[in-house]
Amino acid sequence: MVNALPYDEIVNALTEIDPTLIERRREEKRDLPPLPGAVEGAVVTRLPPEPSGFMHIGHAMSGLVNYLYKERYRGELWLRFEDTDPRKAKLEYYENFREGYRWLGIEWDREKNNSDDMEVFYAYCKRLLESGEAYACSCDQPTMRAMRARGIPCVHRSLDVSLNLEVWDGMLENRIGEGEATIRFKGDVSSQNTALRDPVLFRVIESDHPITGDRYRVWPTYDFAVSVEDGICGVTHVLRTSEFRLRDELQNEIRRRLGLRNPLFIEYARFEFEGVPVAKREIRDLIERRVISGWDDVRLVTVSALKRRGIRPEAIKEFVRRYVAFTEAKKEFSWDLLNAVNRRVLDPMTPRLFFVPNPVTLVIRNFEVRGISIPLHPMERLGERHVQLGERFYIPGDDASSFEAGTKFRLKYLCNVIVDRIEGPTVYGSCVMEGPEPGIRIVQWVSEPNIKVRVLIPGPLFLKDGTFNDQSLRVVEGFAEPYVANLREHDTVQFERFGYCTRDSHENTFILTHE
RNA sequence: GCCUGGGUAGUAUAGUCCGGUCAAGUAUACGGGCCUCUCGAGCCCGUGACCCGGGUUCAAAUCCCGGCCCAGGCACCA
Repeated sequence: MVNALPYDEIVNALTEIDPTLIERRREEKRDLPPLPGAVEGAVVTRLPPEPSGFMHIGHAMSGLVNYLYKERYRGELWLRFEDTDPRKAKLEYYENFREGYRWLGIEWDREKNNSDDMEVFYAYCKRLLESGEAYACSCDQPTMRAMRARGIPCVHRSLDVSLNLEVWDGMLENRIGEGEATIRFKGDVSSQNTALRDPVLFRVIESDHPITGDRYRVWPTYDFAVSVEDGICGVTHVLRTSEFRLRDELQNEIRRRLGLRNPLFIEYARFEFEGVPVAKREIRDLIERRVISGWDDVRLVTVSALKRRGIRPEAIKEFVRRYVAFTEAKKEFSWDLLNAVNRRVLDPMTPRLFFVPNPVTLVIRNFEVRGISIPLHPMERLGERHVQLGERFYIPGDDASSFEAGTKFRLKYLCNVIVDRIEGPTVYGSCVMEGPEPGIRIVQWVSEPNIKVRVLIPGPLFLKDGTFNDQSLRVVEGFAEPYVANLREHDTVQFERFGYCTRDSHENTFILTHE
């Protein structure tokens, strides 16, 4: 009774009874915590994707975090492609990220590629070489690795500046080939932090780059490129996952020597989802073994897969606000959380339609109505659809299996039906033109004409114990009302008593978004 | 193996810096109820957690020590 009152009245009534109750009940509006050291109008964040694979939900969430903060503090956001490994960067991935960010509603203010700034990197490198803070090294890879592991310097470390510059020029002028020399940072060879043990800053890679082609062969490594770029872009806050933790010190030191300003780092554990691999390598392997269909397989959490599945960008944004925290504890989100947020987004804007899974034929003896109009949504004004009624009806097999002669049930919005008899797979009944009775089972139905559709039901690819889930993609077939022909790819509807479903690229295929 | 970080209900978290107001809050999930011509939404009620062991203290989720477990790093990848 009380619940039937408008919300305001409930609040008023409760306030009279006990004002503290309201305070306790009020839902905490969770949002991202304030950014340390943030100054209104002076926050600069960045999106630093490596264009070497498809964008997934981890990129999406990290991207949203950077975007949301720049919005909150009215700052600036960079989109900067970290493309300094020409062997890994591929043109198609640049656009895949741009598209993904756009789809999420992320607006960036400036864009560049690290590969645009090669001359800048070279200039900064020369400065380090001249001041003796970097040196040319011709150790082969295994040797360097072993010495770094043991924390001992190599002979090249103490060579003359002029010699270093000579090698550097040799690298730039193609006289030194791949693997023959590198430029190393003069750090601290015996530091506990292995990143500081004279890491490589530049190496020769004889491979074309998707953007610069064969113009450059001396490429900066990640640490150098990112340090310089974050410095010259004026980045104030670096929000990234914690695999970079041990590099903070190195990157700050590089910038310090170059006279560039250091940002503040906020690092957090990767965003993972239960039962779904995120590692490119693992996904590629599943694709090659034909376990999944591709990068947009609906069981995956790539942005294209989420889109296919019917996860709305607004939902991902809200999800980030509500559930992301910058803890370094391992996190593995459950689909329940994302689904719940997505459902709230979908609910008011999603048409309700009838889909009958595993249909059973229903023949009604005394039925004469030839058509009916049904609202597309129970509360919202989404309009209505007209449904033609033919000779036969179809109802879900699950419902029919519990019927027997004499059972009374209701065809939603239409009429009540009393089962006369069941013959094999067909139910025969008589209709009673009356309204719904309390407690009666209400069943969705489809008549003729109708459209045969199949619904893919994605589940976790891997079970808790790590084994492959052979039920990870189930298929349900049935009949849907003709209205589904109006739907386009990525349109989501709610099939009543079944779940929210999103139309896939093929017109008769839907994907179960969630219940 | 060596270095870093972590461990609050099934999940994600608040609280931990500055010990008491925390017999631990929120969301989701789950159970029950109300409402509804959906098994959806909404509303109400309920179940459910401070990794373990010591110590300090009048008092510890919060501080100290030890253990266990988890994640990340240890590339001429990012």
